[in-house]
Parts: sequence; C-alpha cells; structure tokens
Amino acid sequence: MNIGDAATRTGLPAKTIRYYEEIGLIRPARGANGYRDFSDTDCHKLTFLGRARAHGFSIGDCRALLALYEDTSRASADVKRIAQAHLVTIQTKIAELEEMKSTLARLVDSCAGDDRPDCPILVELAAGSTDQKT
Amino acid sequence: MNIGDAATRTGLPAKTIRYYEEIGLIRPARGANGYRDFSDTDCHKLTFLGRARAHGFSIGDCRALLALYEDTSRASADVKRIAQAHLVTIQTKIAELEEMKSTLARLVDSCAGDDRPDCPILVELAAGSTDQKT
DNA sequence: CTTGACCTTCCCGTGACGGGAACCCTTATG
DNA sequence: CATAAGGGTTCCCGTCACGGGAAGGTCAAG
Repeated sequence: MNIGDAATRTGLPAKTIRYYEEIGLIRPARGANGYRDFSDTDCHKLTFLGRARAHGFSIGDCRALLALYEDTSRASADVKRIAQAHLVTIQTKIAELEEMKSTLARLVDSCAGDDRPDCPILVELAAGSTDQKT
Repeated sequence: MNIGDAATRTGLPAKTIRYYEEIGLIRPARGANGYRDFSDTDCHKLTFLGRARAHGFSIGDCRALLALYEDTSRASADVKRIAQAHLVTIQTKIAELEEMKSTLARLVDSCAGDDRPDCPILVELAAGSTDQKT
C-alpha cells in the first residue's frame, strides 16, 4: 500500500506519516521503486498513533504506548501510569487556562468598549493590580 | 540601565528582552560601548509585555495591545475586541482539554493497573470505540 | 594586572509537523 | 511514441517564543 492509501485509511496526512517514520515510530517496507509499502500492521500502528495524539499524548508518550501496545507481555500498570501522568498534565493546563479565563472575563466585562481611550484592561496590563477590593 | 537591571525590574529574562527588541516590540537606546540602555519607558513597556504574555496573549496580540497602550487617542473598543477574541480562544482550548480529560479519566478508571496485559486504554487507542453502552 | 561579572552577537534546538521546491515513477490518452 | 496528470521521493525552510551555550568585548574591584 502506498503512502496515499495509508493516509486515507488512517486519516493522517502523508507528511505526518513520513515524520513518524523519520523519528522511528514506524518502519514501513520499501518497494523496488523506493516507494514506501505499508502493511496492515503499519496502518494499525498509524491509527493507534493518530488516536493517541488525538488524546493529547506527546510523541514521547506515543512511543512508549506503542511499545506497550506491541508487547503482549506488558503490564497494564505501565499503560495506566502514562495515562495518569498525562491526565495530571491536562488538569494543570486546564487550571492555568481557567485562571486566565476568569481574569480576562472580568477585564472584558469591566471595559466599556466604546470610542473613549479609558480602558481597565490596559490599566491592569500596565500596573498589574489583580486586587479585588482595593 | 543595563539589560540585567531591566531584567530584574521587569522579571523578564535578558534573553526574552533581546528577543523582544529583535522582533521590534521595543527599541532601547545604545551606549557608546554597544550596551543597551533601557529607559523607564522601556521598562514600562517590558512590564506591560510580560503581563500581557502572562495573560496568555500571543506576541501578535501583544504588539497590537502595546500599540494601543501607547496611543492615547485609542478606542477602548479596540482593546476589548482583542481581549474578547483571546477569551474565546482560551475557552475553546479549555473545552478541548476538558474533552480529553473526561475521556482519559474514564479510561484510567477502567484500567486495572496491575501486572496483567489486558488494558482498556490500549484497546481504545487501537480500535477507537468511544461507545458508551455497546 | 587580573579576576569575575557583566555585556554583545551568532547559531542551534525545542514539538510536531506544514509548505513548497526539485525531481522520479506510473498510467492513461492522442 | 510523446506527453500530461497524478502519484511518489528527498531536502530545506518556517512555525512560536524563546533557552542554551560559544566566542569575544567591557567594566569595576582588589
């Protein structure tokens, strides 16, 4: 199977597939003409990678997960550990974004948004008072 | 004021300050020895930039916000527009992360996490069934 | 005079690809 | 048979917002 067909089947761009080969995530065979030749197994791995990435796992995590996926004598604890760590990362990011969101929402609310220059958003960015009552 | 002092005052790394000059956000003067010479105004701008970045604004947004900050005949509506758009971006990211979080939490919960190979996390990544009841 | 703490520019690396150039291979059609 | 279209290939640069580190100039103190 050529890269175009593999791309269609897995939903990944051909560029991404080539990149995954470059960094050693997959090792598709090569035809006599130099074209990559993807097996069903290759496609399964690509699908796996695509879904892992869609769940937000880094390439490093994907590499580890793929290794566990291929290791039938794995311990599910190893998989769970990776997923849990990733979950913590995501929760941390959410907390950061929620913090930004509430601050921004407050600022946006407090700004008249008219043609006058007075703007509490600029005031906060300049001075840096996150005070609530002062 | 040298870059080290400016860095201390603004809380920004010297590297970042040089970068901001390189991309034209600030234009500090130069001494006879070639050293950058930061005025109070430069420091104000740097503080502004640091706080805008801390609120998650992109460099492009920061450039626009800084221009508005310096333009005393600005309309607060222009500032508000940028902040609102950024707020939407943040909310979108939060929604994506929340989606990942709930999926991951469900998967982590369903994984025994012992020394056996059976792992619903790997099953989902391989197959892609997000089904609830099937 | 030397030491050490600054400062300067320059270049490479990050993560995970995307865009595009320059070129090769295969197949269909006039 | 020539050619054009639509694959494929490698290679290199750009993204975003810096960080690390090298090689070298400058300055204040002892």
